[in-house]
Amino acid sequence: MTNNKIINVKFRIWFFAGEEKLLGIGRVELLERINTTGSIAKAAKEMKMSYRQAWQMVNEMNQRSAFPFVVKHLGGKSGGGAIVTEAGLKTIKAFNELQEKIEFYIKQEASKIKL
Amino acid sequence: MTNNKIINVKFRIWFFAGEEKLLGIGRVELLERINTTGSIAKAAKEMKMSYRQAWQMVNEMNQRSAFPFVVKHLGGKSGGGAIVTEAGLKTIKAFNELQEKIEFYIKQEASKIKL
DNA sequence: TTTCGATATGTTTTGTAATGAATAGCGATT
DNA sequence: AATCGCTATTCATTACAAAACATATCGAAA
Repeated sequence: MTNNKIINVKFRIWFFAGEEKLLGIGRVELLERINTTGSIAKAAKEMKMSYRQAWQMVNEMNQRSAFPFVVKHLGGKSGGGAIVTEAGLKTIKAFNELQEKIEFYIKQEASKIKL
Repeated sequence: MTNNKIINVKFRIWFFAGEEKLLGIGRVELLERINTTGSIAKAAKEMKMSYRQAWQMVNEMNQRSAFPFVVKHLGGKSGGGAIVTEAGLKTIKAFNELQEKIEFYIKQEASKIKL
């Protein structure tokens, strides 16, 4: 009565500021795209989400974090844009590094499982 | 410009059978309660979910796993019930053990993060 | 001072997931 | 063969989240 089917383990992590959810993989990707495109609107379009939703995510992160992750710069011929702050960049870097470590760790441990 | 706010890391894991989600913490708890109460109906009531939903979860797990996690036993004065199989017990044990290990690992790694 | 695209925000619509109610079938025990 | 409550399943309803739409505001650059 031994189950020989391979069990695949998946996981997700989230960063919390106290008890408030700060970000997960989705918001990290959003920040990364804001960083490369220079605007919330373009990042949202790339991810096929509404600007409204993207903006709400950014706003929530900014309010919950001790330092904002994204700041706007309005005006100019291009109409303006948004840039990811140093605090934002550090956070997504820490998130990605931790996630990679955990992925590696889980792969090790999961391979030991015998059902 | 250093963020001294403490970042709290939370996580969840899931077991997959191939690409199909098998179970997460919620279904593990459901299985544990089925195991102690001897019925899906009682387990559902304890968790304040509808019998319908609980049954659907059990059914999905049974179909996706190589071996069913729960088997029914109808009839008797008590009307019948359900029991968790050996395969089910082994799976929830493996899940809980892996989860504990990861929790410990993340605590270690998260404490190193400086933002 | 006009223009531009981006930010910022409210309102409405839609889609889908969760819930609730209702009921048929089961079968060991008595 | 009557009983019990638990499994199994359908259908209607509700609730909530996501999407769609609409629009006001901003301000550097031309």
